[in-house]
Amino acid sequence: MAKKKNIIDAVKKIIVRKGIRGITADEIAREAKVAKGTLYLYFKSKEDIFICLLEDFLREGEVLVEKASGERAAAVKKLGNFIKYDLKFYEKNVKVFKTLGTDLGWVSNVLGTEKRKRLMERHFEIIKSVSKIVAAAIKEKSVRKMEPMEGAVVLVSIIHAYVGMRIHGFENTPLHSHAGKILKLYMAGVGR
Amino acid sequence: MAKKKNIIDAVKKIIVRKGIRGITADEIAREAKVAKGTLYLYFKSKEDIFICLLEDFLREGEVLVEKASGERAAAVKKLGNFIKYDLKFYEKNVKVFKTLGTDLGWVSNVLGTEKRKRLMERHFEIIKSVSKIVAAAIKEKSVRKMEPMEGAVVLVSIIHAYVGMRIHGFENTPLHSHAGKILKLYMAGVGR
Amino acid sequence: MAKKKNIIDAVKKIIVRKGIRGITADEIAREAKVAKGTLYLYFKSKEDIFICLLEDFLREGEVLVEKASGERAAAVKKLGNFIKYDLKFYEKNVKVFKTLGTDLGWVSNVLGTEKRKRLMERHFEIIKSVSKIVAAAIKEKSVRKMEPMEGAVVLVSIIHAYVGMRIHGFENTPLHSHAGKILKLYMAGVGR
Amino acid sequence: MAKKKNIIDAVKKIIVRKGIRGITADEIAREAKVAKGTLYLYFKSKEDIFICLLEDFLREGEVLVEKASGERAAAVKKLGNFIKYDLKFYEKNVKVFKTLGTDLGWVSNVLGTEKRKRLMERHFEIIKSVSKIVAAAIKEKSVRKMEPMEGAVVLVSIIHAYVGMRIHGFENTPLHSHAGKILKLYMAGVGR
DNA sequence: AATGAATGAGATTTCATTCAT
DNA sequence: CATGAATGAAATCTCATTCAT
Repeated sequence: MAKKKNIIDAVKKIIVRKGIRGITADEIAREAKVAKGTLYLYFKSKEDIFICLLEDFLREGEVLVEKASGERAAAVKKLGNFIKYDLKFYEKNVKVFKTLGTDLGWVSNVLGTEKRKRLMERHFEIIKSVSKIVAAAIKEKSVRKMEPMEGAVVLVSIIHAYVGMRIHGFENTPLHSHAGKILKLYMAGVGR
Repeated sequence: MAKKKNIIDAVKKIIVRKGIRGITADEIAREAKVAKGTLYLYFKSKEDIFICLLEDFLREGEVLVEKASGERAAAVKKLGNFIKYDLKFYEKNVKVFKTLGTDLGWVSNVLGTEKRKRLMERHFEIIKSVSKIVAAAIKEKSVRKMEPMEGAVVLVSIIHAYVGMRIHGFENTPLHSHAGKILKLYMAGVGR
Repeated sequence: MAKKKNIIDAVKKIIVRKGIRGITADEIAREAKVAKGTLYLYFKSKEDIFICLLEDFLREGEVLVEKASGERAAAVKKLGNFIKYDLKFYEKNVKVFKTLGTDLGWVSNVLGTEKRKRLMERHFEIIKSVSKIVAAAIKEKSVRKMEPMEGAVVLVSIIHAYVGMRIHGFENTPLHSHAGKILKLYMAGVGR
Repeated sequence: MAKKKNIIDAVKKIIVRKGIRGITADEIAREAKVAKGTLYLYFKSKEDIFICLLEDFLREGEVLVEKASGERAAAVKKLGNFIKYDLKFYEKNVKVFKTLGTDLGWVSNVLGTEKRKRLMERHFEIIKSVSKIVAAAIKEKSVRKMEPMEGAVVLVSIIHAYVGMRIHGFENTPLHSHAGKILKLYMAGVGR
């Protein structure tokens, strides 16, 4: 449904412009060029709009990790690709994440506790998928023995570190150009 | 002023109980056992209460990085200590961060854009302080040549990774018991 | 817009009943039989409602002085007619003015200083229009040489004197029956 | 009691500065350099302060009309003196009346209806006193036969007309310099 | 399906007044 | 007498949601 997308896009634009706080139904309707009542034809509530927006991002995340997992390659190569895909995803939405923050789990602070939990869990699922690649890498002996989930969380955090630098303007080069460096950092650390 | 602390503490308790969203002035007053009007005797607005709360955390962060910096030791040792202090800080407030998230910058999503900027900047200052230790480590040749800020952001992200695991219940051991592991991870990565 | 008028009328009724002080938004909404929120659909603020009410009166005043000015007659005749029209205006709204007072400028004491200034100025414009008729009367030699504005202010004050008497119950006859007397008083004073 | 006067004076200063609307107890206490609680040692309520302020003015008015009445002179002479005294009174307090308006009766719009009535009545008493002089003037045949109260109200209105011009800056000469003109206007009107 | 006027619960904030010190 | 921290009732205004058209 095109209208639904219009509305979500309108919210994104508003978020880019003024952050997520204090967005009103009026504002969304105006930006989406629909009547206020129309919002409620496509969404149960205003909160529901935010949830859909976040779920869209989560879906993209799921797709991207599946893509990396599904490839026929060494686990380390898969990790490298995941990094690249993830960075591309963030780069594409950099303006939104600039006001939203990178950690979809925490973003949901603006939501009620119940809804939030559901989003958080979905978010963990993605990390769990990453952990499976890590587990494979351990099996392949390219990564040392460790709790795979731990390895996944650390990897995602390092990626977020670079997204954060990009977002806050420490870095202006496109994010995915850092993919190789991130993988190396992850594998070998900062020591010499 | 004791009342001021009471109020901040009341807010923390409420955050632990139900997250930061939808906290009302009534609720804070009730929890702090003061009249609603009293809130406005000590704070300019409800938002101001949140800001003070976050600033308290930032202040703790500043202190802790200064402490690590100020020690007479090798830079790598200082980094290790910073990790330890930071983990202790998060451990102490683990319940609050459970609903608040670790990244104080983004938490401020609930605030107006202006105030938020100020908090974010203060947050960066802390990372900048960490970057100075990293720079020292580079000079001491224990860390390879790299942008020190980059090294600092990555370190902080890895710490957050562990805090996140603790918060979400993947891990139940006290956070600072991971300090050594984190330093090792940071220095040598996950590879074998 | 009918609702807007309803609201203004509701305020008038309340003013008649209990004066202008301490009128609440709740009260207006109840009297106008609309929801409280509806007030803010038609007016920016509660103060804005009062301003509109006063502006309505000012508009009536403007119309009435224009009417007198525009007539084809000797200036003194025009002054007589202005007196008559003005008295009719006050008579029509006598209940409201009973609690509001006659001097719209001062009524605005209940408003913020900025808005008040604008209303005052508009009020002066009306007197300025009267002064033009006085100037014409001076030219026609029916009024002796004097500052026309002075003549206008005095005339308006005398009119207010009679409105005041009517309002306070010294006088119960309809105001406009005094028109001739007022003109005579204005022209010839109280001496013999 | 000196404190009481301090407080009243503080209110006057505030009125001069920002009008009568929105004056808070805090503000009065600050301006009077006493604690907020002290206000309630000398006045029953905030409203009571305003009432005292207005009553002070009324008292001055009473005194001044008594003075004029009590003089040994022709009634017309007494009226002239009343005009002069009244103008001096307004001149002395011109800054306050600039924001308060001249008609003490209406000023009390900011007060509750009961208190207001009492002030209004006291205000009428003054006019009644003037009317006695007018009555005398009628007896002395210097004023034509008329309802003395009517004559008094008209006189007072004309005085107010000049005060108004002074207040609004049409006139900058001291008010009492107009006394003669006003008497003449009152006695002989504006006609030639 | 779409609209947008109307709603009213509920949130924030103010401020006159009290009272323990 | 004097203070000023604390109170809490009450006021303004917002905004998600509904529903008749």
